[in-house]
Amino acid sequence: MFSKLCDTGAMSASSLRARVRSEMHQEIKEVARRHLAAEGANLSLRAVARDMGIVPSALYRYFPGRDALLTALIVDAYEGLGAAATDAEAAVPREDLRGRWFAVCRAVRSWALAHPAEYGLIYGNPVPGYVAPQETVVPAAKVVLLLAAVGRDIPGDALPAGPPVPEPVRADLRRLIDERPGDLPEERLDRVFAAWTHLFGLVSFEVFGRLDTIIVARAEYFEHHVALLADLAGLP
Amino acid sequence: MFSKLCDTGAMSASSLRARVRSEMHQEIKEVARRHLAAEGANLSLRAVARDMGIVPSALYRYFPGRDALLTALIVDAYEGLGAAATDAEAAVPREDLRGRWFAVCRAVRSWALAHPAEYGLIYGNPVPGYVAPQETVVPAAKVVLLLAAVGRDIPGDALPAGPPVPEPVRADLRRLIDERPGDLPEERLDRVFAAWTHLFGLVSFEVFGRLDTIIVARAEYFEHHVALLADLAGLP
DNA sequence: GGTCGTCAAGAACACTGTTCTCGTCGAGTT
DNA sequence: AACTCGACGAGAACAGTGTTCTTGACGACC
Repeated sequence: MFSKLCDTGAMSASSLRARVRSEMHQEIKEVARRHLAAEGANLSLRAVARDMGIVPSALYRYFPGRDALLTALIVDAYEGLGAAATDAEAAVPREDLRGRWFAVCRAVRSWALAHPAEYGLIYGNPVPGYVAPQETVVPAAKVVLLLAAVGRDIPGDALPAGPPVPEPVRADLRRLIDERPGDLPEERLDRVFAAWTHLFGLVSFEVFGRLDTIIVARAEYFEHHVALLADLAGLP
Repeated sequence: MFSKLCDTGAMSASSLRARVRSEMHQEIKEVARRHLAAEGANLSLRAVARDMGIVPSALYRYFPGRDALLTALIVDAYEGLGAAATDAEAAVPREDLRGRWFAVCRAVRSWALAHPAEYGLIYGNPVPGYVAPQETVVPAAKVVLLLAAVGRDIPGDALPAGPPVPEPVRADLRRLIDERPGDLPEERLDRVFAAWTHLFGLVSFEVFGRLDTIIVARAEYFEHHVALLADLAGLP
């Protein structure tokens, strides 16, 4: 029988089992995260098992294989980044549009700098045979949705001048707008996408060390370019 | 004695040896590139050796180890990308600034889409223990230097309005301008950097599959955003 | 109390990067 | 022309990896 379905009589014992199992899951991921931060993307199951004082094959009771563990870490990373951005944005008064915009961008940068290995896992090289499972697409879209939400709250249709959006791109944007309940104009969504791309370009360059020898005032550099993007997206 | 120092008498034989050795180098890298494209970042020396019909230890006659082979591939990738951008830009009349700008950006995208694994090698996750050797910094800077060269050729100091560049960032930009002979204004170099960041954000998103389900008109999307950036950088 | 599922251990397999030794063969020197 | 020395490739070996299978043991349920 499935222990999840057992009734309330022996529920406490069964849920204790489930709880210790869940804690084991968490501990494995925790140790794996430490190894990821120390060693980079090539995570060793045996090393994780060694750190936990168990034998490698014991890990297979909790994860079907290395890829599954990596997937779990990837999902956690997306959710961590999404949560950081969501919390930061939620702490700003709704009418302070520029404040919300900056809060999202700063949260992404801070989280990425605090968790470089996990950031690399989700925004770096896609791993070889790995295909993103369905459960990653929702958390992965969180940041751009937050930016789009700020863009939607901007009153009016005013935007800084720029080249017209070509029709095929317009069609893509229209489709995306129709899929979601939001109703922001296509031109503004286009600018939000530009900001989204630029934001992660900025963060990736910094996290991956590409600014190391050319920009030392990284925080100011980031703030300034986020301001540039906010203007481009039509924020007041 | 060092065969490189032998005089012209036996030079032909010696250079023949050197030539076959260099060809071996090239062939190893070629096979490794194929494996990289097929398998992703985890390159197997033994698989490369198997494909070449030699024993794994024989590879160590040509490369001190796996990291050295990877480094060689990275250097080649930087140089390939840089050469593609340079050639494309050189084919445009000097006075067609916008044409040169677009040529660089399109070349980067084309090269990246044609060599996704190598692009991932240089613009994705930095590999774990690997530190970029000195020989990579010059080819790595090629693209941004090309963009800066176009920016320098723009007559006048006119730029679309935007937030002021903060002083610490200004200092970084001033230092970079002083190091190189170019003399473009700091504000413009700042916009060039914005375009550089956005360009690679755009290309990385596309190559790494992040646009897969949201934008189908990728070429038009790219062109449009490059135009947006060209405007922002002050191109006429 | 008996039965069954879960857990950890251990051994095993195939694979990896790397090092070492050992013949072989060709070019340079005397 | 004989000798020497270097480069070359093969092969074995070592340590490490992901993964699978089997074997006991222990706790929860009928």
